[in-house]
Amino acid sequence: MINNDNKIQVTIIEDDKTIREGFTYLINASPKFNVVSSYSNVEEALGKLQANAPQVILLDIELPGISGVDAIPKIKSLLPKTHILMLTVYDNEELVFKSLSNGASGYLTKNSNTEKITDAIQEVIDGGAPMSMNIAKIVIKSFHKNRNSPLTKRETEILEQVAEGKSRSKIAKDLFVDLETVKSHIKNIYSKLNVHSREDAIRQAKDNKYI
Amino acid sequence: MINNDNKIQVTIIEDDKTIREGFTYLINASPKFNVVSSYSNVEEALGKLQANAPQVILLDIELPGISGVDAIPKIKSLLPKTHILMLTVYDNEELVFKSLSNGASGYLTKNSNTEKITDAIQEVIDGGAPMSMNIAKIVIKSFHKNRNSPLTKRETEILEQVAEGKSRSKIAKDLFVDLETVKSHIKNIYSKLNVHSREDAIRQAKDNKYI
DNA sequence: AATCTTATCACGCTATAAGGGTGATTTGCT
DNA sequence: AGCAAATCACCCTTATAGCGTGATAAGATT
Repeated sequence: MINNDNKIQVTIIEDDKTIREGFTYLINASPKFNVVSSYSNVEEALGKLQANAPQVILLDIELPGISGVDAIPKIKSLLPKTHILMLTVYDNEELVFKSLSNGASGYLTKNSNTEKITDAIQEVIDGGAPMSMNIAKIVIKSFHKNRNSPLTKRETEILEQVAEGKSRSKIAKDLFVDLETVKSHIKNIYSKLNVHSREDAIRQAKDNKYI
Repeated sequence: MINNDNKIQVTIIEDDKTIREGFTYLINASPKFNVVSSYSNVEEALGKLQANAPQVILLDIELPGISGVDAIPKIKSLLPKTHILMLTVYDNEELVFKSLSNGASGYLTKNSNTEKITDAIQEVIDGGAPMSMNIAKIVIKSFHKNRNSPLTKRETEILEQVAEGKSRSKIAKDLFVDLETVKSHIKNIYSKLNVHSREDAIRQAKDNKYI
């Protein structure tokens, strides 16, 4: 019997049998990794995961029943130290960000070759965050602000503070200007963004990445 | 004379002469890239950049005078299509996120070898977002929510809406509950977070990644 | 020189929103 | 049976939000 004790233990949760078995084969072919278990759905996995206690879980982002995205917090509460790598076919922005805020550590595309798969697993083990070029691009782009904002520097500054939940008078204090000045700026902001409330101003500004 | 016309044009802005010249040498050694210009400071670069119009700029994140971070929007307004790769020595979280929101496309550590440098340049040209393992980790971690939030699901939901600038009555409408219910939840949230205002609640929650 | 933009401040007005106190009910989970 | 979570009720006071209208000074732009 081969000794798997000092290998990195991996679990796969993926409903497509071909991919599940393909990945298992490719990963087991590496001397450093061992697939301890694989499941076709989250429900079954949750019941049995603690017995395996893998260091890394490859989790399909879209699964019937409990989705991969929703499975992340459930898995994390059972195995807090386990790294979760999402398996994706195409890049769905919304699912990517939901997975991230739920606690995923990285992404692996389903058409990856052996090297990419093992590299990614090794990278999460080393504390990294492996992802495809496309995912990295989406993530980085989410930080970029719009350089064509209609708002002036001061207006942007004030709207950012509005979005932090500050009252107009608190903003005035913090910026060392009069309350009337802040009111005036906010009036101009509303007019430029064509809105009539804090809520709408914040939404507009965030949607357009003005703030 | 060597024909550089169909090579990818690169500019370097970096105050350390050794690194500037080292990178220039390494990049020029590749048949695909050509360093058209290099500057030791942003001020000089801004005046001359448009004459070169490089596709990629390697920009030191920390520079005397105008910093690399602050240079990004200025460069982008001169050359909107140019990709900016930040040069870093160590990973300063704040500078990383500021660079990103200002429009940087990726990161390159100063101790990179030729392959990493040319790979990164090629990757931004291809629309990607190259970065070191550490930077990727920092970026991904910034999305992760705290799984030990003292707030219940409903409380988290409501606080998220408060952070969107919604009034209590708007939240009540959107959640199909009574205003009194929302007030009650917010009271509980304030009590759990030990705060007495929207502003403080939002700050607390964001700092601890409860929302 | 004339104009525009930006940031600043003033005053008046009305509705409501925010924060706090205290307490009750119901549902679901353990 | 007990507890946490979510719901709703009624009381209270002060501050806030949003709107209208207008002024002023400094800087940039044309």
